[in-house]
Amino acid sequence: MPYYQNVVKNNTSAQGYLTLNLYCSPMTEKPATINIIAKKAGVGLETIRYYQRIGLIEEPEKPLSGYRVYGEDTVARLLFIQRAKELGFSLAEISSLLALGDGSCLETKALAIHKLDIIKNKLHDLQAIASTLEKLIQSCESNPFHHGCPLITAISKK
Amino acid sequence: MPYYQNVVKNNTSAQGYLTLNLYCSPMTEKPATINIIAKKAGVGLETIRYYQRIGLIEEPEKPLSGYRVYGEDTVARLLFIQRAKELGFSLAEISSLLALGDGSCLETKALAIHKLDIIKNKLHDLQAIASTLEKLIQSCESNPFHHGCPLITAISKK
DNA sequence: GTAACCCCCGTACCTAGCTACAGAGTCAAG
DNA sequence: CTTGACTCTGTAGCTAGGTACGGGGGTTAC
Repeated sequence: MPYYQNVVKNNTSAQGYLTLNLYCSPMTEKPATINIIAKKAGVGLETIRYYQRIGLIEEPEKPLSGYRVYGEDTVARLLFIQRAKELGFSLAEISSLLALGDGSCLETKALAIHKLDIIKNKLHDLQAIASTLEKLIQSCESNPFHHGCPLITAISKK
Repeated sequence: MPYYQNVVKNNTSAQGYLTLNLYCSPMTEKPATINIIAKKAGVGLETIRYYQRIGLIEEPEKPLSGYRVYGEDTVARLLFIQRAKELGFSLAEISSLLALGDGSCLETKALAIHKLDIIKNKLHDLQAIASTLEKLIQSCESNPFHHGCPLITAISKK
């Protein structure tokens, strides 16, 4: 018996096979094995195993003699990890960012404020680079033979 | 004979010993050896040598049987590299960013536009994380026992 | 002039973050 | 029930980006 793949469009949740359970459903349309979620998230499956080893993502229970099944939440988490990495966060930092969302607010509020501070600094620097690049591009348009545009000064001063 | 250190305040340029040459002077108050600029830039001197080896920063000419002398521009470049690294750029990417400022605009305009695009994406993601963190902190304030705040959804969707 | 630094060059080593592979087990289509 | 694609576990190897070190020499303070 085949799974009813793609029957429920734009929805990753389905309890049993065809139940429309948009919110809080722990099941996916089709038992998603590691390779399937790896492709969905655009990472290698060895990477997923690595993240499990270091505790960045949870390893689902292994059914006695069978393959592990993953939920959509794992895909979302993997996507988050990729984007956060591109923003210069280490896996350890990403782990603590994710813990902010998982844990009790009371115990992590101070940490969240601290993280926000770091992120605002990054935002500031990125904006400075972006506006310098914009000026650079504009000055190229007005004077295509211009030579030597200072990018460094945009963010190098503390 | 000692160098007139700190005689010229807030100014890193001095041609000869006491000449006030605020702009475009290639000399520093005191011959800045590798260790001095390493400290100024807050990096290890081994790091500077490494950057020289991979061509990220230029190695000054070695005076016959003497120590290399570095300019303030090297410090600025090093600071830029540090900040850009924190923003998730690899050394190769930083190298090409810096080349944008060094090279002819004509030949690098397209590259600049491309980089700007990448940076704007990063900006977007960072802003999403920042605003989610802000909401997280606010909801903690209104309900300190709240549990489980979704950070992932902020940026995980393409 | 000599002890205490500092620089140079080369090479070896280290951590983070994957990536590959071997060997054995599992699943499902035909 | 066989075959081929997939999974599991464990371990080894790889790249980027440094970091440490050792031997040889230069420089400076005393």
